[in-house]
Amino acid sequence: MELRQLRYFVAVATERNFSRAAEILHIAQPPLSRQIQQLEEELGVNLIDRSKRPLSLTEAGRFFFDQASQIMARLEHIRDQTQRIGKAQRERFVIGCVGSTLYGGMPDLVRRMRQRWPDLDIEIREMMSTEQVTALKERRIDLGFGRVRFNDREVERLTLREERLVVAFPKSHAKSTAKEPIGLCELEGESLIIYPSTPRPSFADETLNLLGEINVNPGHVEEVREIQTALGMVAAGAGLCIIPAASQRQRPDDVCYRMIADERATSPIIMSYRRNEAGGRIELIKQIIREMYADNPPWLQLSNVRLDALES
Amino acid sequence: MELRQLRYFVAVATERNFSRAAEILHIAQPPLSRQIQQLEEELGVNLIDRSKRPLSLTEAGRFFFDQASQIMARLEHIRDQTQRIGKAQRERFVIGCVGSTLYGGMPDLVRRMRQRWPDLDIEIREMMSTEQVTALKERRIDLGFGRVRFNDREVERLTLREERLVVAFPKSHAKSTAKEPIGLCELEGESLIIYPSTPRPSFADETLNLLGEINVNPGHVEEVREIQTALGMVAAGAGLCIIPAASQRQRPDDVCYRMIADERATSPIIMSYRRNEAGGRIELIKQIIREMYADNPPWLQLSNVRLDALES
DNA sequence: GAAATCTATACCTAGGAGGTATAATAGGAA
DNA sequence: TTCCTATTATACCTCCTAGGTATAGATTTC
Repeated sequence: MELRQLRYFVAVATERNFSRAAEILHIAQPPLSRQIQQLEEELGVNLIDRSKRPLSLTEAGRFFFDQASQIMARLEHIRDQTQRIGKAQRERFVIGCVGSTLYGGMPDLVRRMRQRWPDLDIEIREMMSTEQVTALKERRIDLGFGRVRFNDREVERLTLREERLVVAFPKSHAKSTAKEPIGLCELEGESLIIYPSTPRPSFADETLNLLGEINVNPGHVEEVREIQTALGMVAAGAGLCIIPAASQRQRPDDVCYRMIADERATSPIIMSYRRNEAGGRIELIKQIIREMYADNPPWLQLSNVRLDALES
Repeated sequence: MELRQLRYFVAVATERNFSRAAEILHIAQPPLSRQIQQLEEELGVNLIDRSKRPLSLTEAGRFFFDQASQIMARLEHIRDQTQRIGKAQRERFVIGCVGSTLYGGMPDLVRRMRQRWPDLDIEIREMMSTEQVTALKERRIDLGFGRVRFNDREVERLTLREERLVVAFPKSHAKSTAKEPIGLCELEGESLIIYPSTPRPSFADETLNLLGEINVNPGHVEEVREIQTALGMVAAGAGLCIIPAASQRQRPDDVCYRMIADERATSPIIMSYRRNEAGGRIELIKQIIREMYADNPPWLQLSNVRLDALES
């Protein structure tokens, strides 16, 4: 698959006419036909229905067209951005984090970092905990905030706090109205929705481990890709879902939340970074986080803080 | 820019060594060097700092590496998906919608559509109102739900309802505690945050028009890309923001909402589709929407319904 | 400072992208 | 149907350029 083929296919799909597309691309029509043929051959799928005029796209072609257009627009953007960064020569600092931290301390941390280092371009990129390890090693990010423990020689990790977990109930559920914390054993036999489905290991596995350790068997278990989908399914009555406490700010209208009684039912917030990193900005960031925790912000309410980890 | 160059650059960036990368790519080292040089030349930016070993990436290179890796992974995914769709030969129906409709009737509509047409693959794609027009014409989507009125010969549009607007206040704001609706004139001189910044025209312009028509001048006006950012800035005390009523389910903890008193302060929900579309699924979808509105669901509470539009 | 390791330059070869001419096919008019 | 037009596919040729080899130049290490 070559970019040229994407470019050509988008032109043909837009024009629904090989000859006109060839004109626009400033090439002759036969090479254009051949490139499209090669693309279809490589994919093993017909993208264009040539049996009648004007041409139409097959379902696969329609999908490919949509995606190819997006890719091309994105590449255009990447080129511009790269040039801009190359010219500006400003230092960049990229933070990778799981979505739930955006409901916690992330926004404030970034705000404080921007204040401290006005000349630093700080970027946030949402990614799963496991992705953060490779992203750190490949230097795509400089700092990660995740929820899954892992070990890697090149990456140092630090548990900042343990966040309490809550159960999400559909409004219609019998147990949804009670206000007091719920025992994990009450989940026996309930349909459960877990996330994310990929990549493993993930928070989905932590959820299953949590129940497995105390021998509670949920009924039907369904895996979905992300928390939004999971809560949507809870709202639709498809089952219950266990999430970190801070995430219960989502969908307050159609989902009820109850804290889990067991104090050990927690999920950690883990900060990770490259070992032996030059520059030493990491130590200063730890200092900033210590200050933040000392202010006792609202998102910290439902956590067992482990500030000791920062005292190194 | 060619895909080959991205592939090569990712290999070099990962290995931090041209010779080893060349081995992995099964090519000789000199052609690899040349391809990277050409890439850098086209971008007009140095991506790799060659002045010392082991090689390191420049800031621009680091950014490009990150993006290029993502593009390649995405292309892989697109190839698989295209093949899967090509083999399955199932019909697809793609809906484009602005984010706020996901807090309204969209989820239920899709649920009902899946029920009605079990063999149809229904997909949802978030996109701005203006993007929907070109996406419809290029057949990337089959149905759009947006908020901005536009005219296009090939696209038919239908206003489903007019949703009331609310003002988002930071918790600290003097006017945030009152429960009764607020008059638009009270916004005189207040800092305002509007969204989305691109593409124009958008809800951001509607907001400004609304105030302009009654001669109310906000103080400082800031444009941000999306509603999440806008509400984040409201929470941080940077100003007020006008949003559709259904979106006030977001961030209930750190943002206060007050309905706007003026009954004409509304934003429409507009359904759009290709004129003269064969298949006639659109008429059946209108029927489904009529049924949904008849059930008077919670997200409909704050709207002036215009069911008459559906009676055609 | 010499050896080792690695990248850049010079030059050559061949695979394939693009061009031209033309055959095959679809769609419309009589 | 049959002819005519518009459009795409096939055959074949040319030439650009990606990739190969040899080697010079640069950087690191001992």
